[in-house]
Amino acid sequence: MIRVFIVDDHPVVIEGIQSLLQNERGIEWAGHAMNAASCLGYFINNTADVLLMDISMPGMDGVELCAVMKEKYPGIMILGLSTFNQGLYIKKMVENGASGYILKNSSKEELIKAIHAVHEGHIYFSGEVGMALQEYQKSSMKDLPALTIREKEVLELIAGGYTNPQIAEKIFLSPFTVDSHRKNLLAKLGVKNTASLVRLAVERKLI
Amino acid sequence: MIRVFIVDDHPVVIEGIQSLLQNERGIEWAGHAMNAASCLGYFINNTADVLLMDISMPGMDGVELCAVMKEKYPGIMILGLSTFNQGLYIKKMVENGASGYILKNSSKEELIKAIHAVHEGHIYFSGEVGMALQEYQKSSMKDLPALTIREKEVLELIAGGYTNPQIAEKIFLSPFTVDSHRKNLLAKLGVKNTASLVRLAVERKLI
DNA sequence: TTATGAATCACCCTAAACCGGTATTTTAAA
DNA sequence: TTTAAAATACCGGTTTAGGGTGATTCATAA
Repeated sequence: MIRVFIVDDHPVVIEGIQSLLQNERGIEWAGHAMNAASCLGYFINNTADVLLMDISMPGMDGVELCAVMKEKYPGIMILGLSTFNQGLYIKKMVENGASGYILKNSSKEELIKAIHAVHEGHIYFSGEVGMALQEYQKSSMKDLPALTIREKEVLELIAGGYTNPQIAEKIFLSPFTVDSHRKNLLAKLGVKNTASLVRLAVERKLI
Repeated sequence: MIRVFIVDDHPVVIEGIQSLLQNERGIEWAGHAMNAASCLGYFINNTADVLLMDISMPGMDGVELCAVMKEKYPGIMILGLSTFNQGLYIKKMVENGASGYILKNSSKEELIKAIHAVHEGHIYFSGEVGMALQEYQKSSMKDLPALTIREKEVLELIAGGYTNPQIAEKIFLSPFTVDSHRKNLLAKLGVKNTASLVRLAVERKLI
C-alpha cells in the first residue's frame, strides 16, 4: 500500500488528485497540507511513502521544502507537481531531491505510473516533461558564436585561474597574443570582464 | 514492436543483451554495432526505435555519439549502458540526449521496463542509477566553507560582472569594504583570482 | 587569385584586481 | 558580560585586465 500525501495551496488540485486516486488499489490517501509549515508539522507524528509537491507555494517554495523534507526523511519519495512545464523548475526540483515531476493536467494513468515508479526508487519523467527538460538543456548550450580552437584553449585556462603571463608560458605564446585571444573572447561572447566570461563559459558548458 | 539496436564494443555484452531480449514479446532485435562509425553507417539505410549505447567505446565515445545520433535522428530514443554507476557519466549522457541509463548488470525486468519507458518518450532511471545521480548532485554542493550573507551577496554581484566600485554603489558600501569581502571570498574558498572564484561559484551552485 | 579569417605579436593607457596590512563598530553567542 | 565573528572602512604598492589600434603570416575558400 503506497501512502500518498499532497502539498498544494490550491484546494481544487487537492480535491482533483484525491478523487483520481480514491478507489485506486495499492494507493492510500495519507492526507494533505496547504503550505510548507503544515506539511512539516504533519510529518512529525505521521508519515507517507510518496509526497506530491506543488512547486510554487506561498512562504517556502516547493524547491526549498523538497530539500528540507529529503534531508529529514530521505525515505519519502517526492514527485514534483506543477502547471508549468519549464525545464529550469524541473531541473531545480531534481537537484533538490525530487524523483520525478508531473504536470497537474496529467492523465490518471500517468499519475499512477509516476507514483509507482518513484515509490520503487526510480526517477521518472513523463514524455512531455522529459522533453521540456531536454529542450532546456539544449537551449542552454546553443546560439553562441563559434570559438576558434585557440580561443577555447585560452578560455579553459582563464577559467582554470591562470593569468595571461601564465597562459602564455603554458602554451608557448607571447603574452600579447594571449591578451588578444582574451579580448576576442570578451567581444565574441558579448561580456565585459573575466567574471562574466567564466560564468557564461561554465553555465553554457563551453568548458 | 520496438526495434532495439545496440552499440557496444564488448561482444559478451551484445550476446548477453540479445539473449535476454530474444523471445520477449513486443521487442525486436534490430542489430548491433561495435563502434560509433559502424553505428552511424547502419542508420544510413536502416532504423530502430531504441538504441542501447555503451558509454565508453574506442574512438568516438558514447556521450559524443549520443549527441550526433540525436541530432540526426531525434526520434530514436537512447538508453545509456555502462558498468559504471557514476553520476557524472549519467548526467553527461542525459545532457546529450539520452532518455535513460542502465547498468550492464541490470535484471531482465529492469532492462525491459527501461526500454518500454524510453520508447514511450519518458525519461527513466532505475533506482540504483537514480540514486547515484542524486548523490552526485549533492556531492557537488557540499564541503564548502560557510559564507556570510554579505559575502554571498558580493559573490553574486562579482559573478554578475560588476566591479568593486559598481558593487559598492549598488549595495551602499565603501569600495574598500567590497574589496575586503572579495579578499575574504578568495581566502575562504581557496582560490586566487576572480576567474577561479566565479567558476567554483557556478559549478558548486553557490549562486 | 584574392579576400577572409585564424593565429600571431606589439604598444599605450587607464581601470581594476590583488597583496599586505590595520582598525572600528555592530551583532550574536557563550 | 565578555568574547568572537561579521561587517565595516582605509592605505600603499604591484600586477593584471581591459580598451583601443595596428600589423604580419598562413591557410583556405570564394
